[in-house]
Amino acid sequence: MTSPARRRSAGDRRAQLVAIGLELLPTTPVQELTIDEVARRAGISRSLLFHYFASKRDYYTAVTRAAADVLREHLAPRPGLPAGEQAAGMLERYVGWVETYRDAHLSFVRGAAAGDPWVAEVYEETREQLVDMALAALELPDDARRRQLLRAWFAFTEDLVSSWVREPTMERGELVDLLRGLLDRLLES
Amino acid sequence: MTSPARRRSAGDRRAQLVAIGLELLPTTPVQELTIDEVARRAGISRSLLFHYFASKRDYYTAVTRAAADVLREHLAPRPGLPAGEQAAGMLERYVGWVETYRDAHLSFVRGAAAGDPWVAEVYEETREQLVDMALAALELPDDARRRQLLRAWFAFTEDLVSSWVREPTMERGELVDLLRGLLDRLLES
DNA sequence: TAGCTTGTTGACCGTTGCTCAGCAAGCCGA
DNA sequence: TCGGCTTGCTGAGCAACGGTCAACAAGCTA
Repeated sequence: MTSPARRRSAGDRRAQLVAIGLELLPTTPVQELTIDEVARRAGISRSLLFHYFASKRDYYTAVTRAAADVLREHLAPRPGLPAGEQAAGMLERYVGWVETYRDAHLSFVRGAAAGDPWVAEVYEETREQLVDMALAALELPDDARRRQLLRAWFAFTEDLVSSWVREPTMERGELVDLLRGLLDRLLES
Repeated sequence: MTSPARRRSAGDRRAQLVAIGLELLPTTPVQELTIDEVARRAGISRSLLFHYFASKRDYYTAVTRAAADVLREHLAPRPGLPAGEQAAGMLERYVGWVETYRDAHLSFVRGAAAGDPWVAEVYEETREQLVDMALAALELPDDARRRQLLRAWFAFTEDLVSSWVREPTMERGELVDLLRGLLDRLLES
């Protein structure tokens, strides 16, 4: 019935499938993304998807990891800026990110973090990397306690910025200052 | 093949099924809980479960709501204590709760919050109620900004306490003081 | 005992994740 | 041009799961 798909190189096909997943992520909770739908959009048979990804889980983690890569790259310190301003820049970019991709971001954070434990693992992993980046930007030593506080601060920030975008109860600058002040206070001890 | 189940009143049966769900929650992410398994444990056929709950989703939300009820009841202010100490008591009980039911709590928070949007709704709802309780205990007026900050503080607390239980990087008292201090500072403005 | 209510079941269906044998497109050496 | 190799790709088919439906039967009441 359906005409066979155009033949592609393995790398191309894989990339295409991940790209489709990324495209669907903002509108669909990860776990509601069916293999059928993805295959249909790619114009290939389900079987082919399983040729590239061992399981649905495998595919999900690949997509989630790709999403995490985009975020991480966006937040990464900009070389050339003085070290002292790196942290401020990251915070600024994070707020901007959530402002721009609110739904997509929530889909990633909430959708990915739960559901499948494997996918959650990718999320945790990304978070640890963000903690690393932040500690480096702040030029602070890396001990267990600081990491904990920083992770919790991320949770605070994630939550506050998301709800602030939905209902701005303060000036943007005030929000950033509040987050920055909180971070300084938590880490000074 | 299987002998028919003992006949029960509608209320009993419903309660039993929800209880089984609560029992399974700590060890199983909500969405991996299959109807088959629940029915098997209850010693009934799948069909009967669908007689009491319109859909799997419906059953999940019922279980999640039951879990939320238990938490809310545990945190609720103890009548008789002076108003000023209510907030401290709630915080204390929250830390104790996570210490005791760590896995179950994480299953609820992470598992429930994500995955199914309907289940997430129950979680949000519970959170709003906790915010209400906290504002009342603190005897603070209820405005949008304060609610936002309080919700974010909950996210911070949830995250920090969970990771602190896993790896205690400070004294218990220090943890509670830190959380309390942070809350005061956030809400004083 | 007849009859009503309602707790309960098994047979059945569509979807979805996943497997497997095999087709065919493109490339290569002769 | 032909044969053969690699490998992208498909369709049939299976098991598990969510969900439906007609019908059975336990227990109450007249």
